[in-house]
Amino acid sequence: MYSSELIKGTLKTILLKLLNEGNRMYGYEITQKVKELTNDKIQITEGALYPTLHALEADGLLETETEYIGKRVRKYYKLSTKGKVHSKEKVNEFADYMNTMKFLLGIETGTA
Amino acid sequence: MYSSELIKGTLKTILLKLLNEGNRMYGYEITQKVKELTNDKIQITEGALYPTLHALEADGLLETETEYIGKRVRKYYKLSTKGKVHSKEKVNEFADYMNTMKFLLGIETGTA
DNA sequence: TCTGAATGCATAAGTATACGATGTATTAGT
DNA sequence: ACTAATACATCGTATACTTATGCATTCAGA
Repeated sequence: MYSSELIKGTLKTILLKLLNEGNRMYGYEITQKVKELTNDKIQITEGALYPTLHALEADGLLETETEYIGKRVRKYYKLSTKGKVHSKEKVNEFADYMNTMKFLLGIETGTA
Repeated sequence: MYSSELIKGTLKTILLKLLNEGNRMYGYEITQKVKELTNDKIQITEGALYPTLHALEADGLLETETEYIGKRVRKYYKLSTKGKVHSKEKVNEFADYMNTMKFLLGIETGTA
């Protein structure tokens, strides 16, 4: 687990990226996927996740589809057209930022 | 310039790293150095810098030396022994975090 | 059968961190 | 004489995340 400040500001980027490749996903699924992909190093809490998803939806970047699995609600999120564009921009910005920080901190990143 | 959320959480790491290699530095010098090293992409505002420097000092990670250039005050900051250890930890954590994010976002970083 | 864990949504209060504005003062350039 | 740069600092605001809490369903184990 990373110190919590580090993750700040990257949540939106992570969400937009996941939805960009994996098509539609629901909230709980996202938390599990990130946990799995990062070997528990990044754990998205629900208190951070849902408000952020709602904000992205309010910005017109995400669209939702609600389904019922038995009696349990499941709310799928997927990127809107606008969201797809924004997703790429965010990921590119982060890539740029990483290169800047790498230089600034004199870090050699793994080639993998 | 990056969207402001991105920088959040990295300021302490940047400060600790700069002081670790460049020995003692004063506040204004730090802002200029970061601006220069990042081609204006990261600009540390004074409203963020000084409270953070004070916080690091209060945590015993930094030590200060005040000097006068003419009548103008200049307050130098340098790492304490504790700060040197912490600096390495922070930079290593960030390097780890970058590799995680690189994988998560499917980013290829520049080799430079 | 019942209890706890996992699934699945959501909000609210509290905290941390940075931004923007503002303030004071000295020095260098025009 | 005025403006920009140097150099410190604080305060109010916004943002974003954490922790805590709440509700409801489903599943596995004792």
